[in-house]
Amino acid sequence: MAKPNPDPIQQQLIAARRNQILDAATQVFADKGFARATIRDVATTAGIADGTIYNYFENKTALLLGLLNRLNESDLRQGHFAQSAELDIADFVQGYVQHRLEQFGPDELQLLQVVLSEVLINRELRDLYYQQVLAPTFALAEQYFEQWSMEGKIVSANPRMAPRMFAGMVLGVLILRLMGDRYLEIHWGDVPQALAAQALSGLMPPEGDYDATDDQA
Amino acid sequence: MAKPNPDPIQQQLIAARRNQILDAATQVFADKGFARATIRDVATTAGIADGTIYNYFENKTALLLGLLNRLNESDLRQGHFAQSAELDIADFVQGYVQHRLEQFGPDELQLLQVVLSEVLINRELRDLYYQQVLAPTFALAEQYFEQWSMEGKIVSANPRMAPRMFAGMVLGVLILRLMGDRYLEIHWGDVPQALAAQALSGLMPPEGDYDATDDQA
Amino acid sequence: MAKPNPDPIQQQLIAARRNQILDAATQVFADKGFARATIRDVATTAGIADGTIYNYFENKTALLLGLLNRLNESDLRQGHFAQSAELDIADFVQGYVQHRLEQFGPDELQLLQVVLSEVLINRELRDLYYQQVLAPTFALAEQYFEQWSMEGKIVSANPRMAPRMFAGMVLGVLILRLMGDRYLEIHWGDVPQALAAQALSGLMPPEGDYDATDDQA
Amino acid sequence: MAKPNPDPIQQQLIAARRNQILDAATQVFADKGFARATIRDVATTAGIADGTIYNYFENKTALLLGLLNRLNESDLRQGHFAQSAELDIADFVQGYVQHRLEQFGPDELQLLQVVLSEVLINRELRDLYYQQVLAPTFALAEQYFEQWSMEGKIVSANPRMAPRMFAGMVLGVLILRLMGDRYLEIHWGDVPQALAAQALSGLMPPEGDYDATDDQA
DNA sequence: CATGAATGAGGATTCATTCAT
DNA sequence: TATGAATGAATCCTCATTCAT
Repeated sequence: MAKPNPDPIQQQLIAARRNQILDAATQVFADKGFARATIRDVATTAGIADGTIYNYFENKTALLLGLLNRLNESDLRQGHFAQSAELDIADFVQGYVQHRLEQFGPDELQLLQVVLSEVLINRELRDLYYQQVLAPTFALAEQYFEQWSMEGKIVSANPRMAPRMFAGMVLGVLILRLMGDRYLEIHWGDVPQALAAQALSGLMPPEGDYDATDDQA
Repeated sequence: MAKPNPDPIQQQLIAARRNQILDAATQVFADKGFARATIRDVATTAGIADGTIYNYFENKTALLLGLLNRLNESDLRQGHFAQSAELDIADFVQGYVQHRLEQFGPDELQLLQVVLSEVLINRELRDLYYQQVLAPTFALAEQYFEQWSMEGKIVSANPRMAPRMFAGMVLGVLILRLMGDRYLEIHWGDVPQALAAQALSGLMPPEGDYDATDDQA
Repeated sequence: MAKPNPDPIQQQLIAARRNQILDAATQVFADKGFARATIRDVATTAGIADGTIYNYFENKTALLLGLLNRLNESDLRQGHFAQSAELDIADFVQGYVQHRLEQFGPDELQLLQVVLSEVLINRELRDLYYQQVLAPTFALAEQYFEQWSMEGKIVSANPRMAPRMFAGMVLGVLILRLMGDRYLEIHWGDVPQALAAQALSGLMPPEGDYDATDDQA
Repeated sequence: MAKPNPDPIQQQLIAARRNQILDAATQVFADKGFARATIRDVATTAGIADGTIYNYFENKTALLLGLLNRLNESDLRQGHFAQSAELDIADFVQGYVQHRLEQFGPDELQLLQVVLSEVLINRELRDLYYQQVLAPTFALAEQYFEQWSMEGKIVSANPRMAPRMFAGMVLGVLILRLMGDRYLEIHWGDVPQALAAQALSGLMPPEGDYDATDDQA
């Protein structure tokens, strides 16, 4: 109530402990799901006592929000959209997808797994996730698509639908992988390029002087 | 467990009661998630007593399996892939996507929501779902893609990757809708065509004589 | 939510079970105090399972409120004040005190013990108790004292202070007994008369030169 | 436990800290009750760290005993009984009651509240309190009443019952005030005299055969 | 001495499941 | 078959207490 604890070392210790706990929570929740996982599971995995968790998180739900925030930050950390709207679109999309998927290492996949599972059945969390992650992403993407569309760089008819299909594609493939598809797991390295190609094929105008525009129009 | 009860009327009554319970379970699980939902919730929603559920389902988990089967049947019911591999591919894809998405009315969306949420964090269920639903679908699709590819009808380099990206796209857009995206909700009617177009653009060979195979390699 | 359960037999069973639980709660709470007593203590004492208590009481606090109500009813059950304001005052006071104290058998003493202990440190319960028990009692008593005072039947100067000192006397002696005073415990039978005499002596006008020592003997 | 620390300044510091803690404990316990109050509550109120309390008190129960002792000392501090048994009884009683009640400022009321609440449900504490406070008081009082009675100064037949009724009266009125009676709170200044008068009326012999009935009637 | 993070035993409460009616 | 009261295992969370700093 009084001391905002400006001690930077304390701050770091606290942050470290919180991360330690969230790491454990990610593992445990991904394995058993949020509801079936017990605080004891998390504590044991983190190598601490049950009660200690409550020195760092209000309650079990706060752990989930902590994971949501992690996913959030992980998403924001690669806000490459803003970076380069002037690049060649093909390069941009390719780079973006590549980046986006590379971001999902094993840890982030687990994060997504946990959060997604809960988001699907928890309205509160869903709203939070949508407002914090999806809505801003779509809003930004719509701007770019609109601009590109106006500049004639892409032919996609609908600048609001396109980002959703694009995002859906990425999300869907991630989920198929999470659902245990062996092929995707093994060939995960090929996925970015394939995704980018698929996305681009729907966006790009036919290249060059051949007259095949009618296959889209 | 003892009497096989061959009475057809009894059978129907039992099936009806089971459906009544599964309907309630779908609603309740979709609202609160499987773990947070209680048997009492389901019973109350179904308008019966708690104990009655146990006359029709072994335990709570059996309800979930019941829902998985429903989703299964719902999937199989439209096994249109087999039907018409000789159609024009564009028509076929369009028809397939259309069918596939139309199948997901509000009830099926809830089913998907529940099952997906659990599948993400329940290895057992995940394996079941994968083996019962995804694997057969992919296996079949791979055959067709291979055939089409060999016949030169499509240019997609990889007949194993393509169905996964295709399925991912459909699944991803469904999930975005489940996550509360207003645009998709409102323009749900436009989604099938957009999806089909996007999918086709990546599959169809350029209709001109330019060599576009390299955008996949 | 739907059935108000008008079944009278059910009602009786429910009431009986509630009483069984409240009986146990009285004992346990009186022995260890509300906070130190566990639900398991109560359940064990009542000879039922822990969870069963929650079929009859919302939570632990509701048990306390149940006891408060019991004390309430026990108080109201002997609303003899109203009955006979026209009696000879001496008879009336004597009768009242007698009645009041006789009402406190072992069970009621325990009730008082528990409720009083909590009332002293629980504002909410205190307000409830004051409004439900004390305030009405005082309000009624004040009327009588006022009337008697106007009729010249008593000399007590203050019709608002008098009932409080009267009630305080009764309450105080009860508490001294609860605190383990052996003398009061052994001579509890003499208390009503002594109390009545003490009370009357402060109320009654001196009756001239009669020898009043014997009303103590 | 090892060094008796004869340093008088240290002693004072320790005493001061103990008092600081007991002050906090009084407030907190009065507000939430002993069991519901946490060591952290007390520490925070005292403006110190949790652990520090354990440098001055063995455990939480020791805090309660500390408060009991305080009440004890507060009681003993005004051992006026001994002082003046030869005064006029009326003066003495009046003085005693006055003193007794004036002793209960807000702090002492809180003390009483806490201790009383616990004493009612804690046999150990109850015995302690009875033996340390009530029993000696009664023993002393009984002597005086006996003496007065033998000297004919009072008519109360029973020198053992009388002090208990007397003490009960005082205690009871204090408790009614603690229970939130507004009238007593506001007119607390009038209470001593009223109490004394009530007490005296039961003790004093009729003032001879004077005929003063008409001044009331 | 003072601090407050860590501990883990303990307790209120929930809920899947059983079974007598 | 339907019911719903009873059960008690399981779990979240609190908090007195310890102890390294």
